[in-house]
Amino acid sequence: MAIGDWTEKFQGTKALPRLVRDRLLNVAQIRHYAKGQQVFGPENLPDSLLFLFDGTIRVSQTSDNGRDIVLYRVDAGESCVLTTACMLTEEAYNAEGVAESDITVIVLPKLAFDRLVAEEPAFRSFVFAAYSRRLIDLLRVVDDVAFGRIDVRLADRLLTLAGGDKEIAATHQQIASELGTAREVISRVLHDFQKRELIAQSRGRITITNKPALRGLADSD
Amino acid sequence: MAIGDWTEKFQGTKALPRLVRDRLLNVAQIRHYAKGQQVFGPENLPDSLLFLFDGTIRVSQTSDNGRDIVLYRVDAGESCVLTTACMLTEEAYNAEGVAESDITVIVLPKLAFDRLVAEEPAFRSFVFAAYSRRLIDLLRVVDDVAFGRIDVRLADRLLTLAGGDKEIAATHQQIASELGTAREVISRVLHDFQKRELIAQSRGRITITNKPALRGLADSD
DNA sequence: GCGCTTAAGTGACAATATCACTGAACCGCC
DNA sequence: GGCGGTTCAGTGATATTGTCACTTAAGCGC
Repeated sequence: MAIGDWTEKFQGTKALPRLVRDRLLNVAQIRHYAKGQQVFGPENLPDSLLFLFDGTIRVSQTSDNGRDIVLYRVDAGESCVLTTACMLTEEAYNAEGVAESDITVIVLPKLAFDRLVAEEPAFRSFVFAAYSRRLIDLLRVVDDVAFGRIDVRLADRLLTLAGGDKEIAATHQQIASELGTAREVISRVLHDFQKRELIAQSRGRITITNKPALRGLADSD
Repeated sequence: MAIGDWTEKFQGTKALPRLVRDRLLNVAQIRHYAKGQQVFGPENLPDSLLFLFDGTIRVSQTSDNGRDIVLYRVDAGESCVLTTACMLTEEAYNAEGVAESDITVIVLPKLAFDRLVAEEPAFRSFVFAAYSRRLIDLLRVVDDVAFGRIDVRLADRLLTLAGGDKEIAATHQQIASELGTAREVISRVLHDFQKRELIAQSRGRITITNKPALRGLADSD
């Protein structure tokens, strides 16, 4: 993908102005990851900062007994501030980022990052906004996990995963890992959804048959 | 409290150098809150940045049905970055900060904040470290709530609340609000702890009688 | 000592998690 | 096509946690 295309990617409300983008390009490298590859993790601490150019990264946390929960996703045009946090604190944590599709990232060495932050107000704002966004994302996760009902959370997640479509290609285990619960729980709730004719199921595939009702359930709490 | 004392407060690994502190003092105001007062919240969005000089702030989140959970505490010498996040994003969230003791805060207007961040590398590092620290704190909360057992979390929290002491002055409801659960749950688990002779209870007061065993339980997961 | 208020205890039940399985669908191979 | 292995999904039993509707007890002011 051509470097000139970056312009489009970082457009929008939280975008970087052209000048800053151009400076970024001068000092940054491009790196590719294949779908499923780990971008960072407890055993794989980054020494640079990542900006996602193309694709999405799924950031999740794994518990001691092997269960997962998705914290948030990094989309094209966003930065992955957890890598920054990782560099600044010595504390251990067990979050990891996995490429959810083939991705292209801009790798910015720490020194270059420091200089850009110091010299470019727009870049600084971008970074602060990214941090803030993730903090808010995590507040939402805490709220969901601590206080949310699993059927509501599942309905919400199904709609998100489906996007504009009606079909979702995912196993029960994968969805359980999204929500930080066990497969059996997801199986039972999906079975219930099926009985209520909100969805249809086949192996590894879920079809939303009554999107308005599902949305009503997702918004009901 | 004299301004000269700030020097001590902001010492330590994450401290601000004297020069930066002095600049901070030139543009900042001092404000006091009494114990129990709300420092910020959904209805009380700050237009400035807060640095805590003295006391502690408890930052918690409230669910739609009234249950609370403590996200983290801001101690003297730290900054409250959630207020920053609040200013930078329009998204609504339901976190609030309450003075846990009488507190003294340094209030830094946004413009002054921007200038300090731009001009003082040490201040910039301080702010980034604060953000990172909170992100890590929230990861821990997510992990606890999603995967932790309530007895383990309670044991851990009792030890934290006790500090070096053996006595805790707190109602079951207050502890439940720390952990994001219901009072009845805390009552039952504490009753169990009592039967196992880890603690003794009276109204509004818990005494740790077997700290090593309690710590063993807290670390057991 | 008498009410009032708040803290804590309790039983019944609902929701979610865990464990140990069974059955069903897909895949590659002969 | 049929067979065997692998992954995915279903299910019952049981444990943990959350919810509801109370009761009981402790402190406090008068």
